Amino acid sequence: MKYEPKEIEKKWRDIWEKSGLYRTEEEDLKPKYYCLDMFPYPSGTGLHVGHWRGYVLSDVWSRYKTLKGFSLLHPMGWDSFGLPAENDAIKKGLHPKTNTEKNINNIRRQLKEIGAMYDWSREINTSDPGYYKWTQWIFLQMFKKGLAYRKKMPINWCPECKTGLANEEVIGNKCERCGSEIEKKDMMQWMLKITEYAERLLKDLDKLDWPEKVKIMQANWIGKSEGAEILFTVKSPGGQEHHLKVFTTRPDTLFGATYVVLAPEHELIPKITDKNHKKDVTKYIEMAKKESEIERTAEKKEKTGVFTGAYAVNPVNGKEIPVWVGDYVLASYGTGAIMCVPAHDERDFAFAKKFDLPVTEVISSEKSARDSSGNLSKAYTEEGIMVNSGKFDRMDSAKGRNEIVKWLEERSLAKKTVKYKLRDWIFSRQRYWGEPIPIVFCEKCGEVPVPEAQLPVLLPEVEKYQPSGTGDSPLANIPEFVKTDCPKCGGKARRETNTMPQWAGSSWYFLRYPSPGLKTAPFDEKQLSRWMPVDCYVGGIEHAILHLLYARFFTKVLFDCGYLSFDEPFTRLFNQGMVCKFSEKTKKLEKMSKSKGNVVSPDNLVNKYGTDSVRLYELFIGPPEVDSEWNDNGIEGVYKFLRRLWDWALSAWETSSDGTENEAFTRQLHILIKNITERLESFRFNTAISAFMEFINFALGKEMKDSPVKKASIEKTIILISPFAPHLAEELWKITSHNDSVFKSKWPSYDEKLTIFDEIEIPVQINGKVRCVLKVPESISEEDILDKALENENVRKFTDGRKLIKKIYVPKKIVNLVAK
RNA sequence: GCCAGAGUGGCGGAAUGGCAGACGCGACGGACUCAAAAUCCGUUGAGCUCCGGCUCAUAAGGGUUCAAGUCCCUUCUCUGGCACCA
Repeated sequence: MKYEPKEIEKKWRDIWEKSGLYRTEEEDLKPKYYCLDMFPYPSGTGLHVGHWRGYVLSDVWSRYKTLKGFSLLHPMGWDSFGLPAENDAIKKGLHPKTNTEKNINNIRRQLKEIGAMYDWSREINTSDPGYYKWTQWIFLQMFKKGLAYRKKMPINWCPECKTGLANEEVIGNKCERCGSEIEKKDMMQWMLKITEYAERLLKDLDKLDWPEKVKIMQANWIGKSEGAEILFTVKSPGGQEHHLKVFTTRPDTLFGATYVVLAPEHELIPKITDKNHKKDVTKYIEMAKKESEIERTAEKKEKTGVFTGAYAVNPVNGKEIPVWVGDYVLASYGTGAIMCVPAHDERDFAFAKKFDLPVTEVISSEKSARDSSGNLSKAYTEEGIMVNSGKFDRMDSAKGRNEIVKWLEERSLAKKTVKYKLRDWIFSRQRYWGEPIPIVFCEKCGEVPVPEAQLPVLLPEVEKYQPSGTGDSPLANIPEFVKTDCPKCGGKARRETNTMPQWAGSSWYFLRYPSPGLKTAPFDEKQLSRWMPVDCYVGGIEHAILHLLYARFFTKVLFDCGYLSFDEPFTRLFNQGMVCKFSEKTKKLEKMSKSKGNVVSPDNLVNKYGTDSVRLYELFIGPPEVDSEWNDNGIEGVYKFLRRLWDWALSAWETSSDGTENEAFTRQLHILIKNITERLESFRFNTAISAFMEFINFALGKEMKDSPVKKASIEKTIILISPFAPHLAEELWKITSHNDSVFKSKWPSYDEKLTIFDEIEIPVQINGKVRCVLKVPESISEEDILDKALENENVRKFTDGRKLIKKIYVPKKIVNLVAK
């Protein structure tokens, strides 16, 4: 019988679906395993071979875990709210709901082609009212805890998408989605206090089995820095004294502070600016406001600033130093004001050089870079010995750092402080296609949460949903939606018209799969405690910061509310590498994407070679965590392998015996079981397939000619290939007289003794170069093998007439003789 | 600039400090065929060879070691992240 993937694949997919083989077992004594794919947003373009990679990977892993005796939860759903879905709908002139449904049907069909074992009965959809009711519910819990609040904020405004974006959605001051340049716009925004969780989000990274790279990225994003707030005094023109707090991580350089710079937004500026400087300062502030962020932060931008005419007093030595305004100081970080130590900070150095401000060295080191006249040629920012620092002279800077703060703290002039770069999360969007924020504004009662019994606040079905562009959500134009009664006093009120960002629904969806249809609560606690946390989360590295940080934040909040018994959602994270291909458009190797014109559709390949071959090739292409270049040619190899495996299994079955088989074959089989098991466990899928190829090469090779093998051995082989090529394995399982599915069987075990050979080959080196290979019994003694090595003709060519200095035998590995 | 990660045949890629190049693609030679495709069998890092072997080779240079693709230092290149965060 010929291997006809097209026929058997379709057949088995239908059978699997009908029999409900991949339904998660509700009640089970087996250990649980929760394997989760990052759910896709239903784009209009469908899946390419790059998307397949992660799905194939998690499927192979899930099938393996099932065979290992785990009860498996492996669900799939749709992240269907948000900008991309809405933009796609606008482009096609369809309503987002209709368009989303269409896209979902298409992607579901494509996902099924992969032959993955999803439990489709648990499918969820973030834009379904039955789901977003609970997204709104979670928002209300945060509101009640004071974690959701409103604030007038200069937000990142994308003129193209006509919406505000979170900092995380801005890449190089451009919109992550459409690439247009971001403007600043002052608007009332809902914010989530993720900063309150900064320390826990940072600290708990330690407990996670995640790629180090992702942990580092999150840690950098949270950006913890320890330092001190130091109190300066500034005199206003009227003679009043004002306190000015600055934040620094280098209190040890305080004696070197020669000026102070305030962010243009700093509230003290109008109070302290001297008459003569008022005009310049006002002009500068206006300019700074107008300039877009990109101009302000452009690379290699010259420092700008202006003197206020005021002076601050350095608390440590009473020195009066000028107060400047400069836009290189950010209002949103620290205190919006800094003490400047040009000798030991690169930015301050550049500023001081430009405006000719004094440079005072207070950290001495041999490593300082100097020009010919002995002056610093650039800032020295590392540790050293303190100088020009009064009683702190000759102290180590690392120690002095603490000593100075201690000394100032005793005088209430400083405080040890920790700052984070992480900002609160801007949680509102001025768009239609998202979860309405469940708040009403009452003239009397102010912000009132919608009572839980009234959830969901339904997204009204409307004709016109395009963004208004004024900054208001399209919902603001729908009176039936806006006008409502205050839940508290019954008086006139209006609804919040902003919607939530796309990240909202995906921040908790993993909690919904264990009880996807539950009407009375977002999750069933019993089911949660059975399945959560997620044991293995598979997805792209592009979500390293945003999605994963938000999901962790939501989980911690719900934990604090007492709803969860765990405070980290994903125990293990696996990032599959991207699939790249040369792009004719950019003339570069790029990640597969429609815009780069370098996508490869799996359709033709599936048609020609079958799903199983494409699955294998996705894995064989390289290590799963590494990016790889797609090349259609390689698929021939895995296809040939599957066909050889098929042919071998069928013919071996025909001539099989119940009794004995070639011992060499038994050994190869046990080596195979060992290799596949170990390589699956360590996610080395590519070399697992290589090992299988070697096995089949052996099974079809000269040594095995006409030698019968045991039925049980063929069965084991079929089970071993089943996670990789499920359709082929299922068909072979059937042909070899099994009525139940191969996935109801058990992963084979191996005998360690059978993986070791009695005779082994030991290379013999002279001075590190191999001169011969000896075939010896595995248990040979050191003495015997060294004797044998020295007798060897080729070895003697190199040892005769020389003195043996050292003889090394690493048991079962190598002999090395050092001769002089 | 800072922080990660990577650099191995014509190509994708293998190698717990222990025979560098497994496995696959491609190429070449052969078998089968009227012929081609498919399939099967060989060869395939470079150079030399008295056909036994020998020399060189994992981005470049240095070091540790009996032994280095692997560990350490310096440099170069590429990819990703951050980027005036004091």
